[in-house]
Amino acid sequence: MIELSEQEAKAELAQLAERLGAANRAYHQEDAPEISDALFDQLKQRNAVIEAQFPQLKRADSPSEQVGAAPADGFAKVRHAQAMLSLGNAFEDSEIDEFAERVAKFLGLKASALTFTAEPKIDGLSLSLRYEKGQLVQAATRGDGQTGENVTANARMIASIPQQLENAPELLEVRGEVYMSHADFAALNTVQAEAGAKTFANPRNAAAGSLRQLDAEVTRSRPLEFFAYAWGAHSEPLAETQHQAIARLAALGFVTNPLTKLCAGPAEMVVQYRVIEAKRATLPYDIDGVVYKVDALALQERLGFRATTPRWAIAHKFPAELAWTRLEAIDIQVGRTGALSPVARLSPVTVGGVVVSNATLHNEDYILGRDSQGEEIRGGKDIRLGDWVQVYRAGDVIPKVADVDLSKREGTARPYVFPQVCPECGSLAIREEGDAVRRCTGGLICPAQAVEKLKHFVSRKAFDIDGLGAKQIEMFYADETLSIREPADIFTLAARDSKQLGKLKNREGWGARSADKLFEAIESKREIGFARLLFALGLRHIGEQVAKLVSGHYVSWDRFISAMDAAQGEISEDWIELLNIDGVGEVVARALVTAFAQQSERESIDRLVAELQVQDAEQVASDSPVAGKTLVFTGTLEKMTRAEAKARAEALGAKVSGSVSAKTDLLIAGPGAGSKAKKAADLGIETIDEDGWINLVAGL
DNA sequence: CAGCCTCGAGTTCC
DNA sequence: CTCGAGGCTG
Repeated sequence: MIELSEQEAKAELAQLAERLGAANRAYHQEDAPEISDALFDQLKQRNAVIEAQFPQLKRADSPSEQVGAAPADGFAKVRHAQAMLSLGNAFEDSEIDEFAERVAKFLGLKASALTFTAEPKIDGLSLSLRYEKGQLVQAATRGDGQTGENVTANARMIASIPQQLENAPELLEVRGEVYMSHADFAALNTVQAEAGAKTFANPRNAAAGSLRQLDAEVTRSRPLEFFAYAWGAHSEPLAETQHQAIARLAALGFVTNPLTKLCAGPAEMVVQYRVIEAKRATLPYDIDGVVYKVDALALQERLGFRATTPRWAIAHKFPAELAWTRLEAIDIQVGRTGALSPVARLSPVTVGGVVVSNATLHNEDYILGRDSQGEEIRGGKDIRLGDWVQVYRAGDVIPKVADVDLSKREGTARPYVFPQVCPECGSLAIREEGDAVRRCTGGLICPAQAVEKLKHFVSRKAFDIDGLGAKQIEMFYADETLSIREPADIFTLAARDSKQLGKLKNREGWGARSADKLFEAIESKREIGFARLLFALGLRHIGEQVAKLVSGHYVSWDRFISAMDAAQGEISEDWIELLNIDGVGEVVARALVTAFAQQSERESIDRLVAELQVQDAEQVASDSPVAGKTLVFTGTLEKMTRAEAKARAEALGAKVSGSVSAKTDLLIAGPGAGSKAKKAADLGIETIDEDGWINLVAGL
């Protein structure tokens, strides 16, 4: 092989990334394949050779990273060392008082003892920057909070992101917001328009589009900026308070927001909210609210996190932008559980910088003003075709109909009649007692339900089959000769294809490589975890979490099935194991048992499982001495509140109960403990005091 | 039995 | 992202 200079290698890698990426997209997006399989492999091989020789030149969108990655989805995935969470929201001033109260109560402090920072909430996209020994080594987008996209090469193009830090900790993840100023956004759109390229709807989309460029050179040409406001993993404490930590980030060379202010309590926080709100129109960038954080980092640590949000911070959002428009039509969509959801078709209107023509109307009661008995419905708006309706984008994303202007109604408008039969299959659609949604009773007879269920089956958190997305599912469902009507059909697809004449590879938009790729992707998912399988089935009430809970309890699929078979009919002894799972109640248990007892559903599941190798679920990990244990706190706790002790214990995987029973593993008794301590002693349950507890969990 | 928290399900636009 | 409902706690 001819030796390459670094310069040449870099250029060739860029070229390879582009060619391979284009070829990849061509296969997946139904264009004709651009290059032969042999050439594709050759190019990939060449890429690998150069990367091996110049590892430092490996690109963010390296084709070698894209094995099995979603098509056109050029960035490698990165798991965050510390999750990037979202924030709880507040809209009213009163909710800020409640937030401060909640925090104080959790900590067992007086609200007056707390201070908070207030800072504008920048409307951009969050980014996590990892520095090792002061060098920027990785940049990742938020993604779903657990896993983001590796955009390191792109982040290096942003001037306000330092490539290296002086006097930095060994390890430091800096988090903040990438955004584009109004002026730069306008200028970029002018350039885009002149070049005949697409323009961006708003600065946030422009910033997101500019950062997520496979060719980092494009990012370089885009005027992106970065505000640092938080941190993830770090090898040493940054400071003692939030505001000092922000100052430290500034000292390290990051740009921090000048409107960040320390506040003594809710009253001052709301004042700062008004100050920032008043400045909003003159700020050079978009903001959508104000973020408050408990200032003392030690308290932040004690407060910890709920499922998806920290307890020590909240976002005070500005009121959503509203717009009035005409309701042209109401369409009914049928979901995978048969839910009939009304969708408003609107005369297009701009809301918050985006043109909206569809919006959710929530449910039947929301549209109607009176029920069949003529009784007024609480929360019902009596929305009719042709009405003027008010639209907003909830969380600045999902368009919703908020209100109706009755004064503008034409006299001829009749009340909307919500369909009583499924518009897709004609089956009766009924509302269960106390339920807000009307559901199609057609089950899998209903094509809409069947298709939606299949889409769920192949979705990312379920089987996650590359090249078999929503569009493909619809195509295969309608296909006469090579159809997918139920999950099992996916796994017999390749065998059926090889036996017939009109093979997939000969169809328009498909080639030998794309067909083989699909079959390979399917093949690679025959081995599947118990939890994923259970979730993928799309049974009502059985989401990701419940599937994990149930699979973690039964461990093996076979054992689970035996339990379901044993628990037929009405609730009995045979249900107890299921009902004893923490988080499974009657509704969830019934949903499981009936689904597996229902003959056609069961046969369909059995046909599927026959095609698979179901892996046992992992037993709940126990890397702390209290994981999986049941604890009881009693007596007075002097160094923390009950809520705090409980949250801490649960974060370590323990279950906290209110009363002592044979199931209790450990009692933590403070002064004044009475009957519970006695009962624990009688039962021979281990008992420790508050200091013992603190020692036990210290450093975990 | 009420109130809280979490989970499930549905939704739009790029 | 939000609403509604399920499950658990007090």
